Amino acid sequence: MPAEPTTARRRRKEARPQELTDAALALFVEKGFAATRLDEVAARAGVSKGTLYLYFDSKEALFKAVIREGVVPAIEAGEAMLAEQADDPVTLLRIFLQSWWDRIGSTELGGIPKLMMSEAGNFPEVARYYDEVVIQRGLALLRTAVQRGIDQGIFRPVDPALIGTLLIAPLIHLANWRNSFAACCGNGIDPQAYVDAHIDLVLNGLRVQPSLPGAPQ
Amino acid sequence: MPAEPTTARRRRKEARPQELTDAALALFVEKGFAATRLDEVAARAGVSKGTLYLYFDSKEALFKAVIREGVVPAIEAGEAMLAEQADDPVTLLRIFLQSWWDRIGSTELGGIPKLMMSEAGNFPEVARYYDEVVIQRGLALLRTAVQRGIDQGIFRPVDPALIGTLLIAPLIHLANWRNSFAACCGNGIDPQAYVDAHIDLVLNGLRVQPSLPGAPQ
DNA sequence: AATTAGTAACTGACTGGTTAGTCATTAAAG
DNA sequence: CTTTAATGACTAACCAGTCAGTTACTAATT
Repeated sequence: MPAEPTTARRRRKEARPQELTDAALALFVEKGFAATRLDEVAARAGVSKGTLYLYFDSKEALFKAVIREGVVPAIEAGEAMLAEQADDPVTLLRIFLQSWWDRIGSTELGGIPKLMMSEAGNFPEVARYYDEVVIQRGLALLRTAVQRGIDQGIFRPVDPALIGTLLIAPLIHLANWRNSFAACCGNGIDPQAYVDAHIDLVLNGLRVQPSLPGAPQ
Repeated sequence: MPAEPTTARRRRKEARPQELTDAALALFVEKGFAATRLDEVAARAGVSKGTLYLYFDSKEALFKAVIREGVVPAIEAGEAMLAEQADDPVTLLRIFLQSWWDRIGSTELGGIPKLMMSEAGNFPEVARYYDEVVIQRGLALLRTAVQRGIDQGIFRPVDPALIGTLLIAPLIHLANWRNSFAACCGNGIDPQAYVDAHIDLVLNGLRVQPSLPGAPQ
């Protein structure tokens, strides 16, 4: 009974997984994992739900693949940043933060922090993987750059364990905003101006200068 | 047939809504809105699902109540901060950021930013309400404090439209971390040290000083 | 103090709609 | 003709929302 002659079918075994994870990423970020229907994911990828199950064992397996696929480019982008490294810690930090925004935050990948944060409680093993492979690694890069500046006497001796998170948090926040409130509450913030202002603020904050009266320590 | 004599029931009409929204907030933050079962919410509040429906018309109505109930204390906390205001913009910013962490970020309410961000796409009207009542209002407070410092010549002339978000983002990020990755990837970050380091960094960044060589503008 | 009547809070089995996951069938390609 | 990608109707489970029935409490009556 099933499967009357309907629409033309293409056969593209190689391209399917990417198409499906791309569609799934967009929908998971927009609506959340639990609220996303697999029929929707399949439709957005231009196939039927049955086809989805040819490539992924379960909805959970699809989620894991989405994170894994999204994380590989993030790592590669990180490597690329190091390749362009300058000796000057100021320039290095500038490049790192700006590149993170250009290559991750402002792209489709910018939805991954929101998705991973939302679902960390439901998929702790995936969260651990993401933490090890992306977060800790990215923080280490930032820490190294700042430490170099401290050693050169350019930066104040801030705590290396904290500074990485402080530097990336406003950029992640902007990416999260674009993938949540932006759709309904468009504040007219210009992303590039925001990134510039952030870099400007933290580089000034890191610079050696007379201590602020009333500041702790 | 139904309702054999089972456990003792208490009658507490006044306390129920709070108990239910408290339970719902905790579960919505932990698992997400769609993945939370109303039976769980009721059980956590110590009642049955039927009782939940005596106080809330639907799951969506419960969500809206959770946000509304969580937002009122946030506003009151904001008012309280203004009451303690100092003339000194530096002290004012210190108090504002530290108080936000103490009264919101580090409490149960600290889960609301994560929850609201995760569900903004599914509940745009609630997101708009939250944006107007909490976000824009809080940003205005920060903007005012910074503007005062600029007018007094203590702070550099940063863009007031951007600085509020830049100041609060790292604190929201910490709250989000505590409500997501912290459960599975406990990094040993001390929240108070983080807040101190953030305040220290941004106040230094805001201070008037010779411009950084190579900085834009 | 004990009995009864009335009422408001509460319960949990039930149902109707939804959706993750399956599989017999079909179309494309060699 | 065989193989493999793809389909979509199907089902088994799950869960939001309902409601007939039960319990706790109050107050009036004796």
